[in-house]
Amino acid sequence: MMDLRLPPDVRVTESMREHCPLRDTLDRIGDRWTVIVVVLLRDGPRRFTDLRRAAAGISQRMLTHTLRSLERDGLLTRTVHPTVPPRVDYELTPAGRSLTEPLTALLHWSLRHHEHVRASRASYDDR
Amino acid sequence: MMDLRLPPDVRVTESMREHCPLRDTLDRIGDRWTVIVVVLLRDGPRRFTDLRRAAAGISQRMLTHTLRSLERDGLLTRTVHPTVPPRVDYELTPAGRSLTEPLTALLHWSLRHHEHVRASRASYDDR
DNA sequence: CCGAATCCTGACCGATACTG
DNA sequence: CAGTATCGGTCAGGATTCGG
Repeated sequence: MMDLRLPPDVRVTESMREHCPLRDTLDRIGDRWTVIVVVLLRDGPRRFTDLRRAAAGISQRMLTHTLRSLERDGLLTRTVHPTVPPRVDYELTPAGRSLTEPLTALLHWSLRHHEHVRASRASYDDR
Repeated sequence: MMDLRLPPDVRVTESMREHCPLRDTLDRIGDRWTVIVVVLLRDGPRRFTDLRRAAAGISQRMLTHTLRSLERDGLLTRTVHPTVPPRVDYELTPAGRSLTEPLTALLHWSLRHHEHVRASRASYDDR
């Protein structure tokens, strides 16, 4: 596991030594769409096409992939309604909802600092 | 910009409409090592080789790249000490330090939920 | 000790076409 | 409406080597 200088009250288990939890989590949410989808679901369940519209730029394939792997990890549930036409709802589990807290914090950081980063990047590139 | 259902007190500027800040931030920190490096620097400046040891598994090339792009974005400073052998310190700027708050929240989430995710993934894969 | 330059591979992901 | 299947390009990032 990474040397993260954890506070003393964190119990480091055996499995953490082999797979750094932070590394795992970053591999988990570090793809192009996972964070977006989780944030879009933070206010309640949404349908496939609704998510597709809200996550501007995502392809059908990537939305399916993203939702599947979130379901696999127990972060959301998939509910199929046997109607015509079909209707599928996606909703965060409690674990998934708990993830929205750090991600929302990250969203707020990005809103507050995105101008500073843009400016700093531009001035760096001038040289 | 992504339809993120922002709280009404957030002012959405023109530049945000063109470049979604969350998308930008995720592109920024979504690579394999940025978050790790920022977290490793949260308690103060560290040297190159020190970081290389702490970030288990990183290559020299990627550490250099990661540090450069963080410097470019104004999130850390690079200080070269003209000694023999050379010595270079990296330290977060105030903006960089402010980023450690959401990232530390993410670290804590990963420590708390990594077992749940592992278990859920395993049971999903059994079917 | 710190870093630049090259080469190279796998996977991420978009485009497109097709189903119940 | 909500997927699945297939193909292929691009690119992050690892390995290695060389320089100050």
